[in-house]
Amino acid sequence: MSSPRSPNTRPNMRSANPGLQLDGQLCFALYSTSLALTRQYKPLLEPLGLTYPQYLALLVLWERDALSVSELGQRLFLDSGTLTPLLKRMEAAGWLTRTRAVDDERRVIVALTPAAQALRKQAQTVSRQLAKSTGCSADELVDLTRRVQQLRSHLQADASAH
Amino acid sequence: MSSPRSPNTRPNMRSANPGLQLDGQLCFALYSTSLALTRQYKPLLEPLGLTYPQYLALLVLWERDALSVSELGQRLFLDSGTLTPLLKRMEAAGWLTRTRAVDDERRVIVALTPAAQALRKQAQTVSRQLAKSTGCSADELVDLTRRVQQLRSHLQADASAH
DNA sequence: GGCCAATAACTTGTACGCAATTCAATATCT
DNA sequence: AGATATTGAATTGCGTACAAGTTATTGGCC
Repeated sequence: MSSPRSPNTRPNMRSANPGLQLDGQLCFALYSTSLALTRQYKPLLEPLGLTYPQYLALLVLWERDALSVSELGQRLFLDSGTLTPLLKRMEAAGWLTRTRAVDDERRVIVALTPAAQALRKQAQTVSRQLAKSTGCSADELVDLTRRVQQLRSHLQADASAH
Repeated sequence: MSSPRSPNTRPNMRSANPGLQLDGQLCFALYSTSLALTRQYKPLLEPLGLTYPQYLALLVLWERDALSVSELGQRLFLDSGTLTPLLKRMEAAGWLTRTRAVDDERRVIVALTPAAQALRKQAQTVSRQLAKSTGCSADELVDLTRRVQQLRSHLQADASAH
């Protein structure tokens, strides 16, 4: 038998743990739900040969093609250390091209191939299937999205304020 | 100059993209906010020598010590493929011990060391600092947490239903 | 007891995230 | 122009996530 050392500390005894419980739950809820979403996307994206972060990059580029790595990074909140290998894999898979900008050779312009453009319609199916999995109404989705975005803004403002 | 291929497709032209916009935003909002939270935790946890997932494991074990790897995984929604190397690093750092259960030698029991027990108070400070960074009231935190948890439940139910 | 399916953890390989460093190209200053 | 600082990507190293496969232990079955 494995006897717990603290038998009186149960998961729902909130008052015993001021602080450790509450924020842990919000941060953990976001963390675990984000992972659960990625898992949900996986079987839908696998037939297309895409990972979820790669799909996010496509979402951005479908809206505005021919972005530099840093511009893409600003929209995805990711840096070049993450994006460079991801984009190289997508280039190898034939989804996009990476070419140095002629006016500034430091910048690398990422542009979609016709194959990636053609993928756009199938992605809408993925989108709809996932919306169903959430079990939320459209209004709930909008409201929840707005709140989470606001939280992200707060965190970034707080982070940039040192 | 890098001329966009689709100049009419702007980020806020929602009607042009039914579906691709809306759910992409909820999933992406959760994804990017979760990463932003991890970034926020990093400078607070670094002095303690912990990563965010390691901190999550401690949160669970502070509530109920001496869990098996799979029990810990059930609470964190992570599998042994993720946890085993994480726990080995935490063992090497002196936060916990990993011992085979005497009644069932397949199970590995994870138990905190006195050092990890002593860390509990400092973690409350981390907790409070992070709650401030969110810029949310206590009520907002509770409400948002509940909604995100509910979303996670829906996703898991949907996933287990094939 | 001996066979066999199930279970728990570990291992392997791939793909992120991200800090820190490096490198090339551009901008700035004098 | 020439030295210096800045910028944009790429690289390196570490720590997750996770699927797929392996190993060791257990529980059932005969």
